[in-house]
Amino acid sequence: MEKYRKALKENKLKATPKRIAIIKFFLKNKKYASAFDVYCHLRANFKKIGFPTVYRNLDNLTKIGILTKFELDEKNLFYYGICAADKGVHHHHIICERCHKISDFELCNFESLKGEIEKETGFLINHHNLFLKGICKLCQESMGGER
Amino acid sequence: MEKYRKALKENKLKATPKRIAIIKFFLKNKKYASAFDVYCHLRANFKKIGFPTVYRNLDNLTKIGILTKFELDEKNLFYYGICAADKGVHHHHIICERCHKISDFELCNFESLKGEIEKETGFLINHHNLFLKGICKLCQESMGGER
DNA sequence: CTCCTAAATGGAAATCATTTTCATTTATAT
DNA sequence: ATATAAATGAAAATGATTTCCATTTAGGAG
Repeated sequence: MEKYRKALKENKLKATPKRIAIIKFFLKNKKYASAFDVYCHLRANFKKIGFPTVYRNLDNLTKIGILTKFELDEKNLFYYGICAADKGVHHHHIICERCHKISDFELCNFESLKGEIEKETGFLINHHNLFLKGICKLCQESMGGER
Repeated sequence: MEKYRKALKENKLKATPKRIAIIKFFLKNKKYASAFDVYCHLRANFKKIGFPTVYRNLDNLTKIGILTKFELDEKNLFYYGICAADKGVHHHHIICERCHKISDFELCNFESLKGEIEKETGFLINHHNLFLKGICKLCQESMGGER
């Protein structure tokens, strides 16, 4: 948690109770959640809580690299998850389609592909994003052989 | 164009003038566009045109693999682009950040990474998506050495 | 510890892309 | 030419997200 307080301070964001609660919420279950999910969680712990606060904070935390934001199913709904990787470290995310856990991994061989793709497409590549979906270890185990 | 008419028929979608116009619109400029962009284009060519028709058709065409849908800037706005690859062929997309051209490429070495990531994360990977942004050949040329 | 100020917050209303509903029109198989 | 399932448009609904603004609060300075 200290790590996050520090990150907030470095980015001139106050460590408000709600911000801390949001971070803890994600840290605790490691699952991705929608703004509405977060709102519901906070509503259970604070007398007052408004949607603007939820959205603003999710955005703030995403901007400073504590959370990651992504869109699923092309359903016009965004999800957020805790970003385990340290800020600035190149990494990608993988989500569990069953329990919605979100994990980071740094393994990425894109650089070795980059040149070839640039040759094939004629593009000069500036950014790449690899997004994975699968089944996490725990879910694999709990599912046993079935599926 | 015949190719697209055939694809429509195979998917039990009628070759309505507006559908054809949408496909032609994307084929012509090869750039990605929002539903609103498409709406504006159609409005210039048809007396009557409604948003529902635009959205429904963009979705239909995406479903049968003629278009590809994606989200940019996490701004809650979706874009569509023509998908050059044949349906079923594994491929990814790259967009030009300058002119918004969208291209396909089949080069993908993900399989060679898959095992390693599965070992590192414990996940069983079901889907992967590689999304690239860069500058296309024409824009590179038109920009000259600058930038 | 108290003050001060910029930052954060909540409620209400606004925004705005997208979707639903439903009556009318149209593409196309027969 | 016709029958019919599919497509369409207008209007209204939806629903996630954002704006506005008055009030509250975190946290550094003194």
